[in-house]
Amino acid sequence: MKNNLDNLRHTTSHLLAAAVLELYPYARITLGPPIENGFYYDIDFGNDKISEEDLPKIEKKMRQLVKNWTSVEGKEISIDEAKKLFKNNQYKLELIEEITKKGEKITIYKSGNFIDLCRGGHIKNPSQEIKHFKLLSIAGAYWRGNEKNKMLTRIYGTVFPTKEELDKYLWQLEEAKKRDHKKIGKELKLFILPQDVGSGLLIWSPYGAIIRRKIEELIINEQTKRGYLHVYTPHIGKKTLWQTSGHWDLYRDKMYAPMKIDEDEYLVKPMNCPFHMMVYKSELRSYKDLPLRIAEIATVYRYEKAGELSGMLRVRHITQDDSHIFCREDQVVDEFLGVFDYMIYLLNIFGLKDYYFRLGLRSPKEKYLGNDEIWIKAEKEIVKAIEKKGLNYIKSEGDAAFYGPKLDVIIKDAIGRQWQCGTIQVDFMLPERFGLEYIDENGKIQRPALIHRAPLGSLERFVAILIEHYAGAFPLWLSPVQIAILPVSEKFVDHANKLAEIFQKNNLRIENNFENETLSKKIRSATLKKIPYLVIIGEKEVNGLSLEEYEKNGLVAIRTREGKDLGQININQFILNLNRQIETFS
RNA sequence: GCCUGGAUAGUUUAGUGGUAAAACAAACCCUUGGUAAGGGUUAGAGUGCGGGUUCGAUUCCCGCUCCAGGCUCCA
Repeated sequence: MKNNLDNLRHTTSHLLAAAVLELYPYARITLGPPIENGFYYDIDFGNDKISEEDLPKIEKKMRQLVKNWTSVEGKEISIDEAKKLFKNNQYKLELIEEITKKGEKITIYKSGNFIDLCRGGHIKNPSQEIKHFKLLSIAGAYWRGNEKNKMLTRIYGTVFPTKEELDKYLWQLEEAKKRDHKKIGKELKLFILPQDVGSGLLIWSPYGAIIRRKIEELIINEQTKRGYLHVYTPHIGKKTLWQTSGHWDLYRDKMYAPMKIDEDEYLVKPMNCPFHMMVYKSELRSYKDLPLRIAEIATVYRYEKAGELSGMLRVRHITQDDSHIFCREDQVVDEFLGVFDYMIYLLNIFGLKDYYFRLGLRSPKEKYLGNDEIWIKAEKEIVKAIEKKGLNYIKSEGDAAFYGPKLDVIIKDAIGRQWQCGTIQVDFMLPERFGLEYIDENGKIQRPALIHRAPLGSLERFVAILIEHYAGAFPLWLSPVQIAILPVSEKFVDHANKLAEIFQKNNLRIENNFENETLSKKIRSATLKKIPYLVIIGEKEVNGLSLEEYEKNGLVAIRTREGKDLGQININQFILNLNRQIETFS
């Protein structure tokens, strides 16, 4: 089934290329594969500029051409024939060279008057099958994805067997845009990215800051239960720290330029590791101290490429839920699994389901640091743990860091883009570079192993994912405002104020809406702000009670942001219910 | 960084080579209303920044800044 869809998309990409060649005879077509939600074709238009305004024209040509595409015929040809056929297209010639080198056969596929170098995988009768397609967007793409190569024009499109499926997909795209964290972030006043501050630098607005603080509290509480020790470290430090760690040599182009202070060069910290190494080194460590788990919610600064910045998902300051676990080699596996369990625990709290793990394994060819036995055991135990929980994962051979295996969590955003969030990395290198030691039970000096881990990754990215995941309707414990108090008329303002006082005494976050507006309007406004509970107070609730009497035994009428009328309930009972809900993160 | 597109009141948008229009939000007034928009009044931008063309530019041109999507899916 999936193959049929891929074939349909693949053939449609040929049709796109054919239409482009009709309209722009001098264009050079390159590659056009099917992809997850459609297809694309990369084309060199020479000096012609193509924009989205040209898409309808190309689409129209495609509809014309497809009428004569009654078949897709493939055949094998010789290298010489191929070179002759594509003599004007240096990209195809390059591909022919590559195919020849690999010793594979060269095949071409023909429909109507269009012939393309192609490995195959097509539908039988395009004129019948290609009906419901749409060109979606234009983008730049480097030839072979390498920025040293020429920038080609990529045209994205999609195609489905039926109109219903196409319409549904386009509708989903529209729906996804409504969940965009940039849009919701602005509407709900969660964060800002002021131009005056600088590219990729965001400010958490008061409401966004509440969400972040609640997550930070969760992290600190949970980590404390799990034996982590929390520290605070500076935002800048001597450059030599990162020279020692090796980061300077590898990632200096991602670091903010050094600044000279007195006689030394300092960096804005791009990672916390060296500071936590200092904590370890500040005392003589015994095997009894291990594992030592040093943790910090800390912001690091990285100079990401300007074109890659994207709202809150990719910024230039990253607040990590970071920790470095120093342990004996024989504790590595248990510690790794402990972190893994904690990571799953957190993801479950947020109800995230659409994620998978990417396990970076060693490739047999490369050389790695550390003890082989530990490596292999760690890899095996992790796979066992993931499979036991029935979670999705991919093994990615050769993707291990040279200093140890790693496990990343990949989560999708509203429009299906994948983002790396949490990570666990085993490291046999830094302890050596920083000369970390401990005294074992025999009084001998030993080197500890190290695990770097950030279960959520960065709070900026994670909260962006959450905004899209909840579409702004955060669960009660995270909601910036938990209760909107809506008096039916100004006559009930005193009682509404009393209510506000009661809720605040109980640590509930409220908004007291005394606007001179109708109740309906206030309900609408609170609902749009995605406030979980709307508390309505009027004659029926006040019922002639004095403020004191009302506090003791009053009623409130509750409506949810989903529009459900929950009727009247005693104030104290309501607070009890809310607290129960908050405790269970629901 | 590179490709394409974009930047107009707090927000979302309209618009024109002759010094900007609307909705929502805001403030005030009337209304005192029971589960998704009651009515009215007022204020609010000189059109991202810099330069050029022009009698005149928000509109055309150039540069810059910032934003969005893309630059991994292999003939």
